[in-house]
Amino acid sequence: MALTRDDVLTGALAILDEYGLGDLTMRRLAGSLGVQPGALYWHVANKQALLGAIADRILDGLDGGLPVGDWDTRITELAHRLRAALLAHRDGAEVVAAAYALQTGRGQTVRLMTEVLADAGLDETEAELAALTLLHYVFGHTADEQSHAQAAEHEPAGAPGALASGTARFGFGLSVFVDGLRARLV
Amino acid sequence: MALTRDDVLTGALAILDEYGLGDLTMRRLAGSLGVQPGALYWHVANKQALLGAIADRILDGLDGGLPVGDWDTRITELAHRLRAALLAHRDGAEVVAAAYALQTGRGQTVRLMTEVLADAGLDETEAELAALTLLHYVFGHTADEQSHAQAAEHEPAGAPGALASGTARFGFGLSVFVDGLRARLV
DNA sequence: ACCTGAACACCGTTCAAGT
DNA sequence: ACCTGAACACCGTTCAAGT
Repeated sequence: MALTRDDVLTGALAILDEYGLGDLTMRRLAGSLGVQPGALYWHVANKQALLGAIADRILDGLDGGLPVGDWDTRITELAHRLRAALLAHRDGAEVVAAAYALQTGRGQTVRLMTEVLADAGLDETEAELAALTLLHYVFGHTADEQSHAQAAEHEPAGAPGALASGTARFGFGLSVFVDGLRARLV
Repeated sequence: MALTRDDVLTGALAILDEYGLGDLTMRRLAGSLGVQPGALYWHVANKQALLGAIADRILDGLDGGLPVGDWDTRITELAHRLRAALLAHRDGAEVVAAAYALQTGRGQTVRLMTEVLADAGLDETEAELAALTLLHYVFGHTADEQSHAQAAEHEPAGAPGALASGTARFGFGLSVFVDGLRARLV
């Protein structure tokens, strides 16, 4: 039963989740799959391509069933979903941010955000810039959360002080951004 | 004439500027200084510490002579200065962002931004969160500029279309952020 | 105090050769 | 088609020993 490209990606995600990006090496991955390092290069061009494919997996299904409503609730929902997707895997923000930086295309996430913001009334250029700005915020905030990570895995339901929880802290910055955009639209 | 810690940092910055972060290895640095790799560890604890010291150099003198005036002009000036400092060295944003992620303290940049925003009327927690948000934006935007980098080193004086130049694009996102904060203050 | 020599335990990637 | 074996050209870090 030969190895599948899918097996390789799944194995890589498993190592990422359990040991983190620093321990995700081609040799270690090969070992966990019971195969020689060189074998991986039959399924994947190189490590960079592997990380790109992992990033795609992490972001998969991000845009399913977006609520129809005001632009601000839609963009807020998108941002929260992106953060959740990144938080779902150890070092997820770092992996996806690194993969994104290399491709100017940037996948559909930016396109979707741009679309929502253009609908809101921004012109094409501003909408795309605003989408990138938001993306940077989500990546930066989430990477921060994950680097200070470990504990506080699942936030307790009755959170303590005002902006203690990660979600609340994230929401604050997000609302500043949305407020700023609103000011530009009136 | 023995090597100095200062020589090591200067040599490291030279390699960074000329070849980029990917080529800044301890062995290469040692070679450029005419010394064995092990010698570096007399002057610097490890590579992480070296990168931290480089980050400090890049950010050095960031807060000198901040204009006295409204909070929004001050925070805008600070953000522009931070971006300029990062742009002054190849891969500067990536280096400083990586170094920042590891130290919760975060140096004085955040502290200064927090101070300005607290003066503006935000409470302590919100001011610090807002400062971090702004920091993420600056890092994200600048890292993006530098990864798509190379060409467009010095923007021509008479820039073309609306948001073509890096500075203008940066300014747009920055003003969204500042507008959002203003909305929170009235 | 400062550095060399030499090692240890790794990397990513390539590629003939096997099945 | 898919993988092994073995190599190539690297890494960061440690540490006795030299000066």
